Formats: sequence, C-alpha cells, structure tokens
Amino acid sequence: MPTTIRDLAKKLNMSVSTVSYALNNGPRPVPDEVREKVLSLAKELDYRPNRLAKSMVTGRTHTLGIVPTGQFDNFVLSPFVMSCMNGIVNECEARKYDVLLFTRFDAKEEFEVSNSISDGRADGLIFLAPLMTSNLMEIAHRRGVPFIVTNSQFEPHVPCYTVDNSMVVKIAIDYLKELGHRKIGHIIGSLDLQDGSERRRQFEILAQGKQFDSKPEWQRQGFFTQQGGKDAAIQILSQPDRPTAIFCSNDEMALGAIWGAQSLGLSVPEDISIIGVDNAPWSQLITPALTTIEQPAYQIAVAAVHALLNQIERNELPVSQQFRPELVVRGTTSSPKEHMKS
Amino acid sequence: MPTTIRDLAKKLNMSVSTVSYALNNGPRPVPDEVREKVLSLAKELDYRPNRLAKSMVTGRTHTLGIVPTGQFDNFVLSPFVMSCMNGIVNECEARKYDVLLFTRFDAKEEFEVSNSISDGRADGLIFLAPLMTSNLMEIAHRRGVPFIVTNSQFEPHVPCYTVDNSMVVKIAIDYLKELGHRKIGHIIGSLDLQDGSERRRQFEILAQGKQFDSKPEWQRQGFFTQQGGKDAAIQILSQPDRPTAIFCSNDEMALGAIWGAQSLGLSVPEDISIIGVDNAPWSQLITPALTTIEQPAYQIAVAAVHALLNQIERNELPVSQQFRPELVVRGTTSSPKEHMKS
DNA sequence: CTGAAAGCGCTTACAG
DNA sequence: CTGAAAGCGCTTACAG
Repeated sequence: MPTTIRDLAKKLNMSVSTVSYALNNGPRPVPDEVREKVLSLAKELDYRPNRLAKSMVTGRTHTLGIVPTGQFDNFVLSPFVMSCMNGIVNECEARKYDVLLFTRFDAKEEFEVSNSISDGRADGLIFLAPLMTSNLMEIAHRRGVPFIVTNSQFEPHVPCYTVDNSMVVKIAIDYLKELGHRKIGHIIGSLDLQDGSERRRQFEILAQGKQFDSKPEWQRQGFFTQQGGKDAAIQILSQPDRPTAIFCSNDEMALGAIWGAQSLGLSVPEDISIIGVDNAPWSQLITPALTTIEQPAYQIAVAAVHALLNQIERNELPVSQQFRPELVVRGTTSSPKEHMKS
Repeated sequence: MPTTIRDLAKKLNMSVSTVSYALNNGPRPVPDEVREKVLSLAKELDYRPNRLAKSMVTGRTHTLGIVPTGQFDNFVLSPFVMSCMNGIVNECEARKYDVLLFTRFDAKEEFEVSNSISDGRADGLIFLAPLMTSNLMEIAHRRGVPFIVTNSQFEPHVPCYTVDNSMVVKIAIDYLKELGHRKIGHIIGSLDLQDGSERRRQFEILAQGKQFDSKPEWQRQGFFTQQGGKDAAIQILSQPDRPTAIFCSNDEMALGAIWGAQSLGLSVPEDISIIGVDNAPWSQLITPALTTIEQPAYQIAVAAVHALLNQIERNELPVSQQFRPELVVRGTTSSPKEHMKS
C-alpha cells in the first residue's frame, strides 16, 4: 500500500492538516522546521499525493478531455487532426495539464461518451471536428462542462475554432481562375463533417455566381479518402466534356484524384490541374508535388486550448475564431491547354 | 451542482446503498420496481456517476497512462509512434479503457512525470520507446504500478514489446548482399533510443563478421531526422572510396539520404542504394519509392496493451515479446554498377 | 430485504 | 500556531 498523508501524520505525531499544509507549502503557514521534517519523511517513504482524492475535494483535475469524432484510425490518417493533437498536447504541457483521450467515440457509442465527458475526470473538453449531427456539445453545455470545438461550426454561442472555409474555397478558385481555368470540378469531402459540407457549399455559391463553369456531373463525393478521391476523379474525368481543374476538399482525395487521372492516361498538371487542402506532410514529397491550401491546424489547436484554459481558470468566456488559410503553390496546377479552356 | 447519489436517495426516501445497487444493477439484488424508480429519477435529474469518487473506492480507473519519450512533436513525425498510438487507442476502446496522455515527459520534467505516473489516475502505464537512460520504469516497478514498455529493451524482468532489431538489420543486409553489394554504409539513429543503438550494434556485428565491407567513415549519426540523414549521406558519399549502399535506421533519414545523394549528383538507386526502416505512409509515395523494413507497430501496441490489461485484470504477468520485421522492396535499391562493386 | 455507517485520501473551514 | 472534524461522491461490509 502506498504511503498516505495520514501515515505521515501518525509517524510524525502531527495532524493531517499540518502535514497537508507543509506538503503544499501553504496556504496556511508552517514553521520551516516542521516543513523540513514532513518533506524529509515524505521523501523517505516515497510519498506520492493521490490526485483522485485531491481532485475530489478541489473539483479540479488539471486534465483536458479530447473527444474524437470517430475511430482513431482516422486520426493517424488525417494530418489535420495530428497537427491539432500536436498543438493541444504542447499547449497543455506548457500549462501543466494532462490530456485524457476518450476512446468510446461520438459516432458509435454516444451514450458511453456522454457519460464519460462529464464524469469528473476532465476540467474541460475539446471536441475534435465533431459531426454536424452530434448533440454532445449540447449535453456538455447543459451539464456546465467548459468546452470548445475545433473545425466545425455550430450556433453562435458554441465556441468554435476553425479555418475560414469560405476563404479556403475562394483562394483555391481564385488561383485556378488566375491560371486561366474556367471549367472546374469538385471532389466533395464527407458531408457530415462541417469542413466537407461547408467547402461544398462555398463551391456551389461561387459556381452559381458564375465565377466559373461547373456542372453537377463534375462534383462527386470522395469521402475524404484516397480511394474515394480516385473513384470520383475517374467518374468526373471520363466524361466527354470534362473540367480542366479539380478542387479537392482535402489532400488525401487530391492524391487519389491524381492516380485516377493517370489511370485514364491524363497527365497532371498538363491535362488536369489538381488542388487539395491541408498541406499534408507527404504532399511535398510526391511527384509532381501537390498544390494545396494549408490550414493552420497547430495554431487553431493552441488558440482553442488557450481559450478553454482561460475559461476554466479565469472564467473568461471563449469567443469563436476563424483562421486564415494559405495557398501553397506546387506542381499539380498549371494553365489549361488552349483548346480545353472552354 | 450535478445530481449525486445522495440527492436521488433523499428524493426517493431510500438509502444510498439501495440507490447504488440499483444504479449498478448489483451486486446486491434490488426489486425491479425499486430499480425502475431509481433509474427513472436518475434519468429525469440527468444523474451522472462521478468517476473520481468511484475510482477512489474501487481503486480502479479504467484508464491507461501513456508516457511519451519526448516532445509530442516527435509523435507526429514518427510513423512508428503514430501506429503505436493507433493500436493502443483501438485496443483500449475495445476493452473499454480510456487513455491518459502524460504531457510532462521523461526527458525534460522527470520529477513531475514520476509523480504523475503513480498518482492514481491510471491503472497501468505504457512507456513509448523510453530513453535507455530512463529510470521511470524502475520507479513504476518500485511503486507497484503495472506497466509495459514498447520499442526498447531493458532487464529481463521488464516487460518489453519490440521489433527484433537484429532481424531488422539482418534482413536489410542480406537483401543488399543478395543484390551484389559488398560496400555498405550506415546512417545511425539516436543512440539514446534503443532502436537506434541496437541497430547500430547489429550492423557492427555483421560488419566485423566480414559479412560485408564497411569502414568507420561510412557510418554517421543521423539522429532519426531528415536533415540528419541528408548531412550524414553527404559526408559518407563525398569520400573518394564510397559504399554502394546505405542502410538507414529509419525512413526519415533514408529520405534525407536520398536528397543528400542527389545533391551530390548521384542517382538513386543507380549510383547508390538506400534502404530505410518503418515503412512510413509516405514511403511509397516518393519517387523512386523507398525500399524499407516494416516493423509491425500496430500489432506490437495491441499485444502490449493486451498483456498490460491481462496483468491489471487477471494478475497475469506479461512476458516480453519480439516481433518479426518484414522487407518491403521498392525502388531505391538495385544491384551496384559493376565497377563500383569493390 | 434494506438502512446506517465506515472508508477511499485528500483539503479546508472551524475551534481552541 | 495547530488539531479535530467535516466533506468531496461514491462502494460495500456490517447490522438489523
């Protein structure tokens, strides 16, 4: 059995309160001599404070909970989520918080998750790109658990930290237009994720605003996966009248789209320009290197954690924030061939 | 204030014990009618059990702690660690455990880590590729906290789950020899990590066994990073007498080595064969695709978690296990040019 | 069958 | 200045 504060008190013939104050160096003053004694015995007996007991009485755990959307597999595959995790963990480290990863996730075991998130183990919650249909945020709100959301947007009162998706699409389209493209397709991401559906919506808005030509047949679901991107690209590009450029909602699908185009005998970027979103670590390693839109995932996460901890520690209400994406021009985009332009 | 078990008992005019047994559906039998009442009021008042309180009395948290080696940055960069995390989280999910990520890590804030790991928040610990100099395992052992180690090996009584590094090196060297290589260099990984130092040691053993030619100048530190690999390759390959193949202790360094070779005007694999370790997700995306040795990181992690949970739940002592690596032949290796052979 | 009570290991008002 | 005690929210022997 590990040493407890009572063991120390008994051995020293002191009260537990004195020992506690000595150990914590306050808030009640303790004579140096007494403190020395306590500390030295604590060391000798390898005393370790029990955090559960402490948390029970203080109501604080110094732990942040992370609620993933789905299987952790997707984490590893998604460079965005990984950068987020990186930012979260680094910021937590700086603020001396630990990170609790909930493994029963929203999509599958909602009931267990909804129990976990407010069971006292975390001071606050980070929802990583939750499904648009998730009601977990509502539950957290109702139960008074501080939380923030990354990469999804909900009602105004829900604090959301996300990239500006209308800007993501605008930057991509503006750049393609600048290159001379008029006929632009879109490989759509998962529509139950806000990034996927919002990018599609913005694409639609620009298309309907006659910013460029697009037809329904040039827009296909790719589900944010390589295979999905490849299938979608093949469908889009095997049509007699095809676009000269495709905007893909993430890099995975863009990679698949390149393969799809090549499988049809088309060259990238000569025959078809392809642009993704994320700036995945591998995107600069492929040939040709992928043109993409980078979202500041790391900074988003750091800001989100910062806001959440400010709410927890200083009761400051977090305010939603949108972050600017950035164009990264590489080799999968170029001007369209003259005869393809229209 | 959230509803407690006492609130329920009071409102129902029952004892807390009855409510507790009703809520947990045992171990003491409770009449169906009473149980219904309790459950329905619990639902009405949105009662959520406090896990801290429960853990205090049961001594179990249903949470596994992960102790990273260093900055989380390295996690994101390292495909091996990511696959491990993936395996850990998936296996924990299946067994209904959550995952606590300690953010104060071994290398920097050892004292805080050593406090955290035995503070009651986790039922067991996973040390992810700990430094060979770490004494955290000893501390965990002394305090009676169940733990396992991945990708590092210590004394026999420490349960370690790791790839068989002698086989990693043997497979790489055998394959290069089979291609006809006689002059082989090595880009060494971090020597404070067991994978790095063990692979170097095995390389040395084979070299001294006259399995192939190698000189000290053909072995350079690459610190497991791209830049380190590039620098090392440039040093190795700018010598008048240079090897025809380089075995790199991981894929990151192999990538850097390719760049280094190319910066010297050498072609891969025509002028120099390069082989890595890890089978990183991007390794098949580069041109030429990287020949590498895959270690079953996911399976290692799953087995490790499995063993750890068996110890926690059934008191079965975990036994160390070594896993077989596998050769993945791709485009960065070929037979050496005739005149270079010796 | 069910209630009153002890106890998990702490913190912190409350007395003296 | 310091000790005895209440209490955080549970589980579970112990009585009745």
